[in-house]
Amino acid sequence: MLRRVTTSDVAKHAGVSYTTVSHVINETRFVAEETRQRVLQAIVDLNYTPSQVARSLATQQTYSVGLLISDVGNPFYHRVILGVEDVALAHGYNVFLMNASYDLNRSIKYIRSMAERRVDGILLMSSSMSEELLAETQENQLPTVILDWLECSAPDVGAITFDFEMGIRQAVAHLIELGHRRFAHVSGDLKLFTARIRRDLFLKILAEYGIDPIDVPVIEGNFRIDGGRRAFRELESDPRKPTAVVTVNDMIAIGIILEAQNAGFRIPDQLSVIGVDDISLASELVPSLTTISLHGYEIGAMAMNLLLDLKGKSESVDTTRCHRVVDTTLVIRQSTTRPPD
Amino acid sequence: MLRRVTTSDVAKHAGVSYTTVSHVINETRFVAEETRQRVLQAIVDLNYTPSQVARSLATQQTYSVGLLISDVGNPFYHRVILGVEDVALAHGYNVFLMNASYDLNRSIKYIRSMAERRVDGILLMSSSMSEELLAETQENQLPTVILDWLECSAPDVGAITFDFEMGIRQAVAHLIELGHRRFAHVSGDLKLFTARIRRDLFLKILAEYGIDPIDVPVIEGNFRIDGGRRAFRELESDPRKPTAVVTVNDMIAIGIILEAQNAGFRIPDQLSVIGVDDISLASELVPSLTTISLHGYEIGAMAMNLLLDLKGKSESVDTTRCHRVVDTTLVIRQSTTRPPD
DNA sequence: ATGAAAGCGCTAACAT
DNA sequence: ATGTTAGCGCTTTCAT
Repeated sequence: MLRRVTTSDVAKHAGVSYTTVSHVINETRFVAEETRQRVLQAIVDLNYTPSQVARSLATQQTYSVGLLISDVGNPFYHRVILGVEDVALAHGYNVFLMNASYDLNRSIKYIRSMAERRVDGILLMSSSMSEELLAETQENQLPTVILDWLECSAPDVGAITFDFEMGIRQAVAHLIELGHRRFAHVSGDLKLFTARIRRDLFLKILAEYGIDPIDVPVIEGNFRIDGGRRAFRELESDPRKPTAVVTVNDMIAIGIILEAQNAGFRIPDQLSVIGVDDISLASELVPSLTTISLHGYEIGAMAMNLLLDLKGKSESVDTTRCHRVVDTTLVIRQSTTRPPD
Repeated sequence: MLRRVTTSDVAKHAGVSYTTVSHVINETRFVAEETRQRVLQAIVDLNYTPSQVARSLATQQTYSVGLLISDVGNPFYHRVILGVEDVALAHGYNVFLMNASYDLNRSIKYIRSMAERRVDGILLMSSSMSEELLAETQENQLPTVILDWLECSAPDVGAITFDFEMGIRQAVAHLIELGHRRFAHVSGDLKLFTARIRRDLFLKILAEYGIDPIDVPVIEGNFRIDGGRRAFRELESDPRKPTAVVTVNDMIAIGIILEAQNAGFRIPDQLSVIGVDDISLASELVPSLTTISLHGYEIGAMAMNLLLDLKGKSESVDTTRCHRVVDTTLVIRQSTTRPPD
């Protein structure tokens, strides 16, 4: 492998010291215009590419972060990733991808390698194992931002959570306004904290409209299409005959929609389904589908920004700023949803 | 920010020189067992984490690669990413994610930053702009592996392509065996090289079975569900009345299936649809769906391995090994597909 | 307005 | 069996 061009080569070619080359590149002190041009020309002539590795060693900053995702296949994360990357790129950062694959050992291995790489921070987008992973990032003194888990518990730890109340409230208001009175909820795995939160919020808000939780079927879904199908069949035979169902996952929503269509329902005119997130697939199936959007892109961007902020003010232990809440909002694509007569 | 523990700290703590520490860590020369233990203990005591940055600078190897993907959202790439990551992890590599977003400038910016980071190689999974990108990686002397594009054209460039003939041949044989005689093809954008290749292969193989291309409707799809829907409607009104349709994209397949079901067809009993890749979604809609699998995981793994190989034997210009072909194979989930009577 | 020199945390000859 | 020393390619303080 041929030797890479270095600062000294450029310096020699331009007839200056390599200090000057460094200053030209980083614009870190005044250099006479004429000298500057000579250096710039030398850089072009030699096709010089500065070494971020050497720079990192000297400055103790790598301008890289680690992004741990439980599953790249989860469509919600696409936006998140994009948001992270855009902000990272804009600030000269690059991101290491770490596919946790829901595997704790793998994740820990990953975090350790990030520590060795001296990344400037870690983004944990994997709520399921956050506790152990956070312990690991703390152990390794890595600034961390956690998605959808707890509030910041320690210095150098940021957190992003969702304001589900907002989206669900809008969804309920929307459905009530359309005339719906009989609701149902298809939840996620109720062993999960987040699933219970959403269910409780939904029931609480319905109660504000005078709807008794006892009249609201709650079905636990399995986050796949067939989970949604099964949920619909349960709802169909439910004596409470809901006309509007609020779900919590795109696959579930798709399953409900497909099974309902099979059963001869017109969606959304005869059954209103509200899914979570901007599930493009479900809305291709039913273009008028209304959803609660989690704003994945904004979340990613916000997380990366928070990480940058944490770094910036790491001396001033500004614990007040480390928790940020993201809106969830109703996306009404076409407001023709009415309860059946 | 508090100073990180270094080799010297460990050396001092263990009462040895830092050379010895280095050798203990890398197992790169013999160290007396007793000394070794002392060093190991010191590492634990001080919670020492070796700096990959310093190591990279000294060894001129970063053990990191860049993965440029046109679109993380494309489900085909999930497997590819996973394959890449697994092999990378197994060899102590980490991977930088680069979301091209189909943007050439962004991609080039990314490649340059990879060059500055001195990554050991680049994986280009973005056939649409490969030409320009390859020029850029060459310019920066980065070992490169390209997915689904051309054969290796230069030293330090590897290529992975698909053997579509294999999968399509199996698909046709399968359908013929079931008794189908009237076929159709829904292609990708025929401006794309790869789309034309697949169409031609399909028609060629049908011809081998005595089926004239003129009897085979070929419809250009738009890679989305509504493209598939439209394709089905065209096929429905086609006088050639195909009983089996081979598609080239998962979304198209889903669209065809949905629209066909709408029109009262039972899939696959009344219309056989063959999609490309292991489209889990389409097969959730129709569990018995038969597909041509592209083996995304294997491709990712193979690409990463090829990159590793390129590095290894970069002196011996072993141009014969730089192009690898991946099988495409038929995945028959349930062989009940018969042409309608 | 520019240069000299030390240092970032390692690796790897070269010694002993 | 272990220590000494010279880099790797930059940044940055201190001189001039």
